[in-house]
Amino acid sequence: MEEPFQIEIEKVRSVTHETNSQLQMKMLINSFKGTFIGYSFKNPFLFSGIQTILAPFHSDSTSNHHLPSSVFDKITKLDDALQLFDQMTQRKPLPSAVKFTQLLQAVTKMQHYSCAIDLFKQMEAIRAPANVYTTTIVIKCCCQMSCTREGFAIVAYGFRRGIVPNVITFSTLLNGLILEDRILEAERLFKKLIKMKLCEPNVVMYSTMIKGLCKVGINDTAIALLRLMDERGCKPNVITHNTIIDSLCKDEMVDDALKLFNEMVLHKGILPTVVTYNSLIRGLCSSGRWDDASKMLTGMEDERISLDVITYNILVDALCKEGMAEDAKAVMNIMVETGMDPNLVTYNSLIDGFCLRGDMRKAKEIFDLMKIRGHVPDVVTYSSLLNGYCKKSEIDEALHMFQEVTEKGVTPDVITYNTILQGLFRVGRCKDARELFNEMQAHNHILPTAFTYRIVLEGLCNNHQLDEALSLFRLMGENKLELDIVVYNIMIDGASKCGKFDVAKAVFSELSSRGLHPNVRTCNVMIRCFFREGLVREAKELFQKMAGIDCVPNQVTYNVLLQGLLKNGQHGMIKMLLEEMEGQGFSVDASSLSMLIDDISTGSLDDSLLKLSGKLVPKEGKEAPCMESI
DNA sequence: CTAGGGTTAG
Repeated sequence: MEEPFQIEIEKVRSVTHETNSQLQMKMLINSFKGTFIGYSFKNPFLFSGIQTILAPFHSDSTSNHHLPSSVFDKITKLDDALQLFDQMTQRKPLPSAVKFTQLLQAVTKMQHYSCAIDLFKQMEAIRAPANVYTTTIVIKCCCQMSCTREGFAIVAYGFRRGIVPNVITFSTLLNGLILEDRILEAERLFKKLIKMKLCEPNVVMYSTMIKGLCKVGINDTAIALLRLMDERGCKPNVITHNTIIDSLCKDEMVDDALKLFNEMVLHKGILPTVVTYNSLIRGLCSSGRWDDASKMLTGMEDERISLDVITYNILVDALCKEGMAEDAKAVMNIMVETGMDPNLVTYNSLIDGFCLRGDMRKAKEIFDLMKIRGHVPDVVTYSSLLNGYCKKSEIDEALHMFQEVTEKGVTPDVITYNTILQGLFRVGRCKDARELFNEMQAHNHILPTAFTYRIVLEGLCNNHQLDEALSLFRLMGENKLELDIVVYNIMIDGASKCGKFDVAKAVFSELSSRGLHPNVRTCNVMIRCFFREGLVREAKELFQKMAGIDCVPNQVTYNVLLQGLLKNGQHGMIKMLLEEMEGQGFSVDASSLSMLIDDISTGSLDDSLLKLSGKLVPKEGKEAPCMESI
């Protein structure tokens, strides 16, 4: 893929810095005709009913005397804000644009975006004063609601009142496009603003554009823009660096992140913040570099930067993911001792950590603790617990939790349903699962995802309800639902498990007519099918064909082959196979190993294979994927 | 006097 943006950066380098405000205004208007087609003056979505308002807005300061800034700071409830707004609109003369702006800002801070937009509309209706600060807040509200389009409409509308957008307004819009993943349009806007000198980008605007580039994973271009802004005399600050450092960490390029970190601190003398450290610590932990993460914590101490809730949550989560939920709990206790309140995220991570370990008693303990400490569990909390109970087949506990979800007024989402469906099928309660599957759609209006269908199909097959599975499978096809290779793999495997080899073969041969290509899993499944039927020759043939059809055999393939050969009494080939696995660096999974040992102890296999088998047992901690994960 | 950008979870 070519990178047009990089080439454009070169062009941008040659643009001069001066701006001419009169020219700027003209070009701005021209630019709106060209750039923002669809945000036209005639048809702005939000303001379709509003007539031209060009009356000058005189603000009389006497009207502001009863509205000191502190009044707006004190607003904590939406109702208070609305009440104050009503009072303000009834004053004669009306309070200044500043006062209205302060009110809108208070409403926005409470995240009542649509309400702020509504208040602005009311302001327009009574011709209340507004300026670029006011419109910028309202534009931000539009952007936060993923309606950047309407944000542009407000810019266009503002023109009619002589409100000229500035670099802050444009940064807000740029951020809106990025929030909506419209990176190409964001790039276009950014370049246009520079080329047409509509505004001189400042550090916030550059940082916003850099965030956008990072978001789509083009970190090199983001770094190029970092260098460019520096060249153009706009000094990147700690936020600019944090944005890139965080992105590099998330893309598993922690060393590059550390390089940039050093450059920032040592070269540019920019002090890191707790956010910088949080990104790096998270990156280091998730790549298993605990020592380096610990060094970062020491670094924080040296810099006298104290850990915040997010730092602790990162540590708690990382420990949980490593299976060290007990240590994670210790970290939470340290939080409490140092006077920091663990939040919902802390408890959720910890509960999930214990659930992953299958320690439901501890998970429940934390669950109770969070409730005692006044935290309200959310859908994430319940999903972890449900998942934990389901994995242990403690379905009654799971159902009890599920009941609590609805009782507590928490809306179960599709993941919640997927989890409980999987649990019900696991214990063979197909009827309940089917009822729930219907209920989620009819009652809660939650559409099943591809994942849901996979769970249901697999569940039905595992419970020997192949006909039910097949009819759902056909129904999916008729309804143009995505029938991907994964679904086919499930059906082939399921049919074979139900003893219907002919059905499995038929579904397999359907693949090509659907334009689907078998993948490694398909081959693994088919090899297993052949072995189940005692078709050793066919199994071996498919194995040999795999690499040629772009399906390179993996560890699972070898384990399937191993078990298939053992079950079919083909002991002669085992030694060679094990040696090949050793050469490829593959491990034997638990069930393969136990079969090997059984056959060695009964004398079907030679003693010498015991040593070789032992070498193929995975090291402590990481288990080889077992057969179920085909 | 009033507006914009960066970090955590199934």
